[in-house]
Amino acid sequence: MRKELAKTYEPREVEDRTYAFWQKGGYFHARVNPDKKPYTIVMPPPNITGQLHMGHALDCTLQDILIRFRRMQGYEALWLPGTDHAAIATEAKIVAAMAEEGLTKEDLGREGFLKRAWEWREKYGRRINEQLKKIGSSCDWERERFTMDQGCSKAVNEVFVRLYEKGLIYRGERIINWCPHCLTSISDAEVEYEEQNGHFWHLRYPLSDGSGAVELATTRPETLLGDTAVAVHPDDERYKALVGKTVILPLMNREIPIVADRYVEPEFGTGVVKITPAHDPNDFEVGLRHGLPVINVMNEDGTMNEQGGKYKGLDRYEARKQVVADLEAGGYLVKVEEMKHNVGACYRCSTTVEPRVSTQWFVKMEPLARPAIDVVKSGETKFIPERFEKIYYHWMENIKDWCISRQLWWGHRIPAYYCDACGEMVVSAQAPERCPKCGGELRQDPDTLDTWFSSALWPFSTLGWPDKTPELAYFYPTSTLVTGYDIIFFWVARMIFSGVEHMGQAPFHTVLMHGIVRDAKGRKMSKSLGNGIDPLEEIDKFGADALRFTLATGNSPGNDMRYMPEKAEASRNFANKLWNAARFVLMNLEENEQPPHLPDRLAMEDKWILSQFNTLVAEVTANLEKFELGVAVQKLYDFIWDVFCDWYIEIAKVRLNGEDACAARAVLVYVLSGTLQLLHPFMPYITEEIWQSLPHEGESIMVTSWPKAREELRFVHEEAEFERIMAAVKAVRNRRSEMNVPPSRKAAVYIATSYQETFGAAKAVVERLCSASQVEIGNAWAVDNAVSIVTADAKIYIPMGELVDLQAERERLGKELENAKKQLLGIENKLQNQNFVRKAPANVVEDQRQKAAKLQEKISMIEEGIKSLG
RNA sequence: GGGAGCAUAGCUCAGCUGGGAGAGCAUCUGCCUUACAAGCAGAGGGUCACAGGUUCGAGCCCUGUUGUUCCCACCA
Repeated sequence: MRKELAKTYEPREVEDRTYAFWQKGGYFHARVNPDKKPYTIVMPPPNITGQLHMGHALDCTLQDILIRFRRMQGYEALWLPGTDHAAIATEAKIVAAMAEEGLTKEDLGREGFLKRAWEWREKYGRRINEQLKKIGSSCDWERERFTMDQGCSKAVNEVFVRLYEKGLIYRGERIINWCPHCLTSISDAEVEYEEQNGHFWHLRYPLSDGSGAVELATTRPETLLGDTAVAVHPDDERYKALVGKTVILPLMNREIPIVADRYVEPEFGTGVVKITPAHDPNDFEVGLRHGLPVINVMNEDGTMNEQGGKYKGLDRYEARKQVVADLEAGGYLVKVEEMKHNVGACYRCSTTVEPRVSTQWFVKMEPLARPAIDVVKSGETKFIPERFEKIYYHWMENIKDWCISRQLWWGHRIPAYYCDACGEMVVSAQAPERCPKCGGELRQDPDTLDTWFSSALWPFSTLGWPDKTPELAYFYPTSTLVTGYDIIFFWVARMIFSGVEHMGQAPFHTVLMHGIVRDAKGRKMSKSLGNGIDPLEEIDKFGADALRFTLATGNSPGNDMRYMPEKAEASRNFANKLWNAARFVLMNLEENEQPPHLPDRLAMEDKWILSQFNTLVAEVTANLEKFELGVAVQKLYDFIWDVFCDWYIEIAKVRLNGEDACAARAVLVYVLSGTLQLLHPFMPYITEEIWQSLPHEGESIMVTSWPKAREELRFVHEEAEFERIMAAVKAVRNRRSEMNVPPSRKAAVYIATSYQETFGAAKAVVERLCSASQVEIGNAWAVDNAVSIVTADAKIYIPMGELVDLQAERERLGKELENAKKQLLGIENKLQNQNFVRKAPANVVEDQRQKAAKLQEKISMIEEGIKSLG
């Protein structure tokens, strides 16, 4: 028994119930099925730091559209969900939460801290899942994963050990980026550079032999405390004689050498550079080349240490002030310049990073990058849009080793074990009992891995790797990765080289990139600005379908978009429009209406809409296959609103009272059902709700098979014929509107046309759509006091009695005549152009000829009309 | 310093492989026409940033210019 639909669509009443229905039906679950082709998407795992934002909503919407589409197309569609432990971000949040209680990490100890972290994970992980469900995500919850679950952790250890044994992971003392706030190393990719106004302090370092001084400049004077040399360019004539001499380091009274190194740009500044190997990456390299000592003057938190002499204990910026003051007092400060320079900041907490020498673990990138470049070059993996491939290549080709160790507790602990007794180091997936060399106690490396180390394995660790599971064999490589361009380096690139290295195949065929969702003013949504819009609030206001529709519409791959509530409102209106169209169809169905079988005898307008729908099927399918989701959804919108509702339903109102109401009903249901199917990936809830109330076969719209374009439903002729009717109707409406004639005021319509059969067949339709009291069709009419309207196929008269202003009518027709002549002239010019006729494709030329003929006809009709006005 | 994107109606944006530009919102006019006023029927509004070029034909391809956003590099 079908139920009545409410007058307006109420998403809140439908959504949760429908989602539960789907889950109960098990439609989201994908299994290894040799009879079907797999289509796989692994969800970019949201961080468990908090809640989903608009960017996630976009990401999920796009993925769900693709998954639902492919599922209906007959693929075994797996959308694998999960969450990311987000090491540094989550740890920072937990530490902050603890601080509110007056607790520190040390108070709790490692174990106590991890206990809290897991509790956090439980709480927020669940919340994120709830949010994903609200959006309508049809992911396979039975396969949900977490980057730190047992399986993923096993994969992490396995990868670490394999890379280590291949020599692709090593431990060493290097200069790395250090965040003095998060108290951990971070990778190059995690540093964000920002231009800041700073100072350029020019200093004088006296020569030890008292023969003078060298002038140099620095933006970070406090690092002077760790200087171990001064460098000049070897070919710099100004300083050649000084190389090999020494200078006295101001404030520290340390004698340091002047070295020659090609790193120095003679043109920049004074051509002399202070060298601080412990606190600058370039200086570190210089130091290596010249065997300079490395003096670390800072603590982990950015305060000066005992090497900093009297500045010990001062924060780096406080120390800077003091150092400058002391330099000035000592006569070492020559001048201070204003300078703009780029300062690196931690991408999580925005604290200015400090380059710092320390012992860390690294992945040797060059051997991994090369094959990862190849899989994109060969087309095994494609980026959409393509331009992101260039960005990818550039990064991969200039890649430096990846610092993967973090001085954090929340994350995968590095599987390296040290023997304090003999100094042995063991790297092993399973913790060894004792030192294999001396039998001594082993101590595991206290550090954890970069959070991206585990996410890099996501496409295969989630499918069971390193075990050879049937899932892995069936679903890997995955089909499409949907993600934002902002994490190409962090994630996409790393997944690619990991997949190639460990699986021998790139992890996905296609990378569909989307942009950032910005606010109405085009600003990035952020906490600090307070301009974030919560997708759940929008769902509450407009419904999940409306939100999804908004995010899918007008969004093209790789481009940012703005979110405006007005857009969601328009989407909500669209949902309601569809809802009401369905109500109309339903109220006209028979009690026991069966799923439609299109009758053999179809009216012109039936064939017209069926043919239009057929084209829609073909185009939407093609667009979805080409990842043109925004284009596809726009076409659906246009068809439903402008074609189905505005025309066919209006036509049906006439037909449903007639003898062939049965055919009209069949067409209504056929087209509506099919359209619902096409729209389902975009608006899953409302389409399901309506589909259930229509005559249907099957349990759920989401497991019906995707409509196919059918050759027998292509009616090119009828489409063209009905276009004539539409043009006439539009012209009449236009005229009536111009004259402010309300629909309630009916008037007769006389149509003179050579397409009498066509117009005759649509007589009742024309009558209704034109608010006509009667419609007469013939070869020619002589109607007094009538407004005349000319289309390409017909000349129409509407007797309007007193409403007709002859003078105005003449003027209007004159204008129209002029217009038509102008158009005709343009086309004729073109047709007289021999180059055009010769070189343009035949169909284009023919098209123009036909247009010219039509215009010719129209012109003579208008002229006739003017004549008849006297 | 290198690279990329964007520049289309008042606003926000579509426009697929080149054949005389579209949508939503906003504005204006007239309508409660029994699916829908979250609606219906109409209207106005665009030298598609600028200058060249290729082509029979350019919003679309090429070159340059301007504006704007972003990414990478990081000469202290």
